[in-house]
Amino acid sequence: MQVFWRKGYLGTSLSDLTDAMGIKRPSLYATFGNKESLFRKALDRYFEGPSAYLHDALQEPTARAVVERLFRAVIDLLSDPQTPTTCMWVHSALSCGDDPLLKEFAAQRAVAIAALRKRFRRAIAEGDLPADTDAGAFAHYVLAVNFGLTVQATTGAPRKELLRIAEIALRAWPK
Amino acid sequence: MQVFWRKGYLGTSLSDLTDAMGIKRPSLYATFGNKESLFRKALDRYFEGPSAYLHDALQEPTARAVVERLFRAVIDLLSDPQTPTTCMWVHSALSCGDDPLLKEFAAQRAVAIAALRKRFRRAIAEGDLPADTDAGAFAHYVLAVNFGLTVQATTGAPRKELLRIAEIALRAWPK
DNA sequence: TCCTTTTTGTACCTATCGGTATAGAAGTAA
DNA sequence: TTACTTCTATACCGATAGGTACAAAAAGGA
Repeated sequence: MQVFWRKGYLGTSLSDLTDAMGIKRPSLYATFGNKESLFRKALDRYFEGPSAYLHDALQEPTARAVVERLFRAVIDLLSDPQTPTTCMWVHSALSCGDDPLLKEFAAQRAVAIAALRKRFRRAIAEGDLPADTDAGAFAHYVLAVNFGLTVQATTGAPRKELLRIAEIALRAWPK
Repeated sequence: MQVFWRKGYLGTSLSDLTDAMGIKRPSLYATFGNKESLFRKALDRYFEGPSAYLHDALQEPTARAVVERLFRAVIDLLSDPQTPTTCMWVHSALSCGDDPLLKEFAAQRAVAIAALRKRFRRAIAEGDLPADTDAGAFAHYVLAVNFGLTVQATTGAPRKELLRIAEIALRAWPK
């Protein structure tokens, strides 16, 4: 996971992976199938570990708290010196070539959108967001800001700049 | 340019390039140097052509018009059926591996930020934006939305969704 | 026309890519 | 010990990566 995260899908070679794991190539194939299926397993771990902040943030009591925690969590992750300065999902989605992985990235994006939309609809029902809020569009916006922060960080933006971006992004709050 | 745009830097092979150009490999090397320097030239063309909308948008008379036109232009580009559904710069920046290109992407991002910041400072001086606006932070935000739209489009978001994202993003306008 | 310069195409280089056949090493059960 | 299974390591596969040497061909100048 660390290797794919740091180097992207195309940028990661079999030798990179076996070196990092300290195993030989046949062991890798016996255990994980091929590069593509190993990547899938690594991405699952990413979702359950470093990227679990999305699911966690949805548990917050208000929509505002959900989004604030989401932005803060992604910025914490992007500026963690222990991990690559990028999002493994974004990094991989843009470096997977013509692979069949492309369709899966689209599906995973749709899952994230659906989870956010559902949470915002609940907020509307609870009077937490205005009744005329477009939950789907706002979900897309929140995810887009998340992606924007990622590309900014990947190309060198420091933590302080990311925090200010998130602060401004919150001003687009439905009212 | 078309090939690098569609396939990213790592995803593009020498054969992809020579096939697309209808020339043989030695001609490519004689004319463009190596893959990396050809990519630089292609990226220059991208900035002067498809991506010139940034520079063009800065000419608008008000800050609001600048940003509205910027968002509209990037969405038009991303949803143009004649061209790849992504931004060549973002696509390449996230699929360039450990290449020395990485530093250049950071520098190019800084150039875009600086141009936007300068334009917003002018707007502040003209009373077009509130005096306490943080021009640098807002420039970062605008570029982040641009990036966010790009990743959304690359992973399958249709034009209509992009337009709604931009609409919401404009609500964060300084006031 | 002849010669020179430039361009082009064939063929090849080494390194590495993702992926695998196969045999030795190590552990288990009787 | 014996027989069997599981794991690991060496060595290799064809394909392709980025990059070049070199000769044929074409173009230009006198």
